[in-house]
Amino acid sequence: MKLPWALECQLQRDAGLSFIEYHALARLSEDPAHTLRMSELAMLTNASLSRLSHLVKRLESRGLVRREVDPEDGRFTNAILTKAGYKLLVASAPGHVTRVRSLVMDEFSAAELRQVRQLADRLLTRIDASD
Amino acid sequence: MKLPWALECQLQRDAGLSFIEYHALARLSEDPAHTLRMSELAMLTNASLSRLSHLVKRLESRGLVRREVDPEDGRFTNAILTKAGYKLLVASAPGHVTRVRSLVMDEFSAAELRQVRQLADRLLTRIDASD
DNA sequence: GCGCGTGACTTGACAATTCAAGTGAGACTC
DNA sequence: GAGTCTCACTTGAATTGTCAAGTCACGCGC
Repeated sequence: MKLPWALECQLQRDAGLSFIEYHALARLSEDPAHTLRMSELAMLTNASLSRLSHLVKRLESRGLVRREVDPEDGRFTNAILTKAGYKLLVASAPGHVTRVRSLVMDEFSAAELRQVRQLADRLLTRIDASD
Repeated sequence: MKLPWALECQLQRDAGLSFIEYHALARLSEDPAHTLRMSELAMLTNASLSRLSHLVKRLESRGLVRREVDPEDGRFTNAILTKAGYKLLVASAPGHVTRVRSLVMDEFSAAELRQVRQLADRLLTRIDASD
């Protein structure tokens, strides 16, 4: 409960972004076209479609993202990272990464990190299987 | 991110309580007098005082908790678990415990659980130290 | 015993989230 | 080709959380 909160604080203070906003931008930036379907982005950020819709609307009003109906199939909506959104992400990523390092990576050895990851993966698998 | 959410769902569905509401009731029930200061309860539930104040007001309006000014010192407010609150907690605890077991405890061996705990403690210590 | 500061809440306005309906595009059926 | 289904969102209202003031009780110095 405390780790996400600690990261929230850092991001809010230094970049004016919430954790989920940051990750939405980050996920978009990882796509070659800086573009993802709303539903896919919702999956990737663990958000409901409704939550993402509101969130993207806010990001859009701040000029960080824009939306376009998929020209191939009018049922889909694409969220697209704008230049400004990309710039903000690039500007705020180092601070965020530093914070993650200092809170998590630096505490554990490489072997311990592998352990953490393995344990967490098992937990995640179990949770996902339990719906 | 997913574990708290999975627990939320179970509690909301089976007991009509959010995770934090459940834990507030649980913490109160652990005290011999079923009573805690607002500030102490806020600490124990990792909530801000403001959040707890709103939350307890809602619980109070549902008759699960009541508030009394500390007779010893008028600056403190005590939150007190009511009979109804205790009954609800007792009724919903087994389902919650079962869920926690099936998602977490059952996945890991005793030795692994000790490891998880040790790793998590180190993480928590580091986070708490970083304010 | 009168101000003054501090600490423990409480409150109200605002922002974010959820929930339940609504919309609208394509697929499928006949 | 008209009707129906499903899926991918979108929207609006109600709930919940946060932030910035406010309130109110006690302790302390003078």
